[in-house]
Amino acid sequence: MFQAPTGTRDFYPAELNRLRYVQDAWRRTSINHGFEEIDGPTFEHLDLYTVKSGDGIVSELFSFERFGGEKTFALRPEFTPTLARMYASRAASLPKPTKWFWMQNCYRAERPQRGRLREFSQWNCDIIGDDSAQADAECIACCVGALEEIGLSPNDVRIRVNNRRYVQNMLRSAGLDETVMDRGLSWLDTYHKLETDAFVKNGQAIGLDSDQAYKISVTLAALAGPNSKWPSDSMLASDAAPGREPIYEPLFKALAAHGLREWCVLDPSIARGLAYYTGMVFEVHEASGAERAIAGGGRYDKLIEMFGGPPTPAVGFGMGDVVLSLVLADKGLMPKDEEVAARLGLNPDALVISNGTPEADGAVAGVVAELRRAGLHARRSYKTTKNIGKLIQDAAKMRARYCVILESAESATVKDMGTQGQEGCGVAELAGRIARR
RNA sequence: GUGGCUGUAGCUCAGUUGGUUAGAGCACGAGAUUGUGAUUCUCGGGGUCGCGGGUUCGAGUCCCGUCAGCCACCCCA
Repeated sequence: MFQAPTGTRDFYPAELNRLRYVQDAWRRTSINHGFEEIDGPTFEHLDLYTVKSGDGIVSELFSFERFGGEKTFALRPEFTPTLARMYASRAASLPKPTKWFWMQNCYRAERPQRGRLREFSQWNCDIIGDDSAQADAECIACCVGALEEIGLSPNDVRIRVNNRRYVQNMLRSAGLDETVMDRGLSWLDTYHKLETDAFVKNGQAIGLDSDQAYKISVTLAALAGPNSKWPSDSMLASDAAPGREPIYEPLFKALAAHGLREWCVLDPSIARGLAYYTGMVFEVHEASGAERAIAGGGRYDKLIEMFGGPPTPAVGFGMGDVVLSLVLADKGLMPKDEEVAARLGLNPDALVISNGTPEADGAVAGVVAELRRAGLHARRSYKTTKNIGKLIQDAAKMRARYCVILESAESATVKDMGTQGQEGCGVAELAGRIARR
């Protein structure tokens, strides 16, 4: 027997329905928030990915050459480079802001773990051409909208928000050299997984003196991780004080305006690993810290330019299906298989069964065909039993709206599976009787 | 890529110090009660015990390798 390749999944009907359930929430939310769906190729030139992330990325990509060809390609590990490429090539004719969403599979050649596979479904939303804090908040609002749509509450998940410019200022005033700013951000990002001593020691390794590194760890201890919360009024007031660039104040004001106050906290240790984020950054985590990050994103104002477009501000986020599904399962929020199918509109309008007489048996196929021609989802039973009770049980299990019991070639009993009421009906009137009103 | 733990039916798991033809529940299918959704009973299909070697008269059980899953590192676009 062949096995599926490492880190990939087989989707049997129940599993695929669960994926669709998640994707439906993503799509509905995107559309309600005014985003338009786009897509690009599954694979790109390898260079598209190395431009942004350097050659180090190659070992984490599935790359290949066409037999006898010269170009090297790679399966997309993410969508942002494609998006930047697509935007850059039509930038002049696109509206500002442009709001795009995308929902397809990505491929990464990493070692799989819980919450991390080599092929997964990802959802991206991006607002391009708007550098305001309102756009930042609108982006987070869409992300939260999907979480809420799928049944998660502020008790279940936390949106950890930060701004790179703020912590860059903090690092600068602590004496960090501008040339190692990237390493400084990475250092902050490791705060939550290190003991204080190790954290301070690593801070010294990038050139901070131990007092300054320790001071930063004290600041983070008060504000980050489990202690992170919505910023106090006094903190926002001092952030917006005259003579300095306000960073947190406009962001949190915009988040509040979008009704996100109970979802979001300020966590200065969130820096994100990617080099290209320039301002607001955020991550979504399960509230108690279980599982990996559910989603992450931020502002990337230089990226479009890097891909050959005009200087264009942008903000966006990505969410994968893997961790989200684990969190839903952990919390008992993934409905049962039948319920998922029903919510996807996959339950039949009618199950047609026979009363067991040869005449009715012979009429089943024709009745099913007639109902389908009328645009209804009609099924027949494939069971051989003539036990009506068992067949009705079958109808209940597939959540059919009606069970049609053929009594003869012309007449039927129609049972409403919801109300349990039933009545006689001519075969010719069945489609009209069952049609959704 | 490095290290650790685990692999028995579709799922959850039994399987004695190595000993005949590897079991149960659920799920799936058929039948019984001659027509109404959670009942009961009977029967059935399904496993090269992840795969390959080795030790042994004999391996699901012990040893080695390999593959896969999980966990930590790495990375997290």
